[in-house]
Amino acid sequence: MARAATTSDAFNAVAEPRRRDILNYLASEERAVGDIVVSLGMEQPSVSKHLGVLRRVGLVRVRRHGRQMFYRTNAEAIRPLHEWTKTFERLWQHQLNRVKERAEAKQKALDKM
Amino acid sequence: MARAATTSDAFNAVAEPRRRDILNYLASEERAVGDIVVSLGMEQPSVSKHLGVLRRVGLVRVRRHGRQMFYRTNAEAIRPLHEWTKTFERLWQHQLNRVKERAEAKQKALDKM
DNA sequence: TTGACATATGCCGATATGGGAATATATATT
DNA sequence: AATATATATTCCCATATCGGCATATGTCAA
Repeated sequence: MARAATTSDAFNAVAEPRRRDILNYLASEERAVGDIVVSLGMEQPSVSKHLGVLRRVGLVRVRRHGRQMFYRTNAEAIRPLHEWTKTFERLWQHQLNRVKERAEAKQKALDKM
Repeated sequence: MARAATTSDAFNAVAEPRRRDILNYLASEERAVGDIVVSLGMEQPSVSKHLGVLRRVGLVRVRRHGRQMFYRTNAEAIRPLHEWTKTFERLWQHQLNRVKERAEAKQKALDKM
C-alpha cells in the first residue's frame, strides 16, 4: 500500500502547505479562483487542483456566478482536527509547567550563591 | 516535484492514521515498542518506521533502557497544529449559530401552523 | 456564431510512500 | 562466546502525489 490519498480525509488534505494557505485566504470571505491565483502567486491549474482536493473532503464550498467560481472555507470540516489536537492540550501545559519549574529552581539555586 | 515528505513537518507526519493512533497511545505514559506492537496490533517493523517518522519531526521522544526503547509523545510539537486550527474556531461557531438560528426560525414557523 | 474569458481536466515525470518479508544491530543472559 | 530478545533497517512493489504544460469545458459578449 502507498500513502493515503490526499482526499481520504481533512488530515491528509491539510498536510499540503499551499492548501493551508488557500484555506487561510478563504477563511474571511469567499473568493474567485482568479483572486487566489493572483493573491497567492500560484499557477491557475495548481489552484484548481488544490481546490478540487479541498472540495472533495468538504474543506471548501463552491458557488458559481457566471463564469467565476467562488470558494469559501468550510470551517466545520477543520473542527475534527482541532478536537484531536485539543486532546493533547493539557499535556503540553503540563510539560511547560515542568520546564518553568525547573527554570525557577535553577534561578533559586543561583540566588543562593 | 512530488508530495512533501512525511518528515517535512508535523502536519505531514500526522496525516497517517496509524501515527495518530501511536501518538494517542503514547500520550499518557511512555511505552516500549513491543507494547505498541501488541496494543495496536501492528507489525513491529511498521511501528519502528512510524516511530522513526514521528521522532524526526519531534513528535515523540525516546529513552533507551536496556534493549528496550521507551517512546512518549512530545505534545509541544502538536501545538502548532492546534494553533492553526484554532484560527478557524470563531468561524465554525459562527456557522453553527447560523444553522441553529435557521432551525429555530423553522420551528417557530411550524408552531404557527 | 464566433471569440474572449474563467476554470477544470488530462498527461507527464520525478519522487516518496507504507506494507511485507528478510535481515541487521544492539543489548542481555547463560 | 553463543544464544535469545528488542528494535531498527533494507529491499521490493504498487500507488498517489505535485508541478508544468497543453487542452477541454463552460459561460459571457459582440
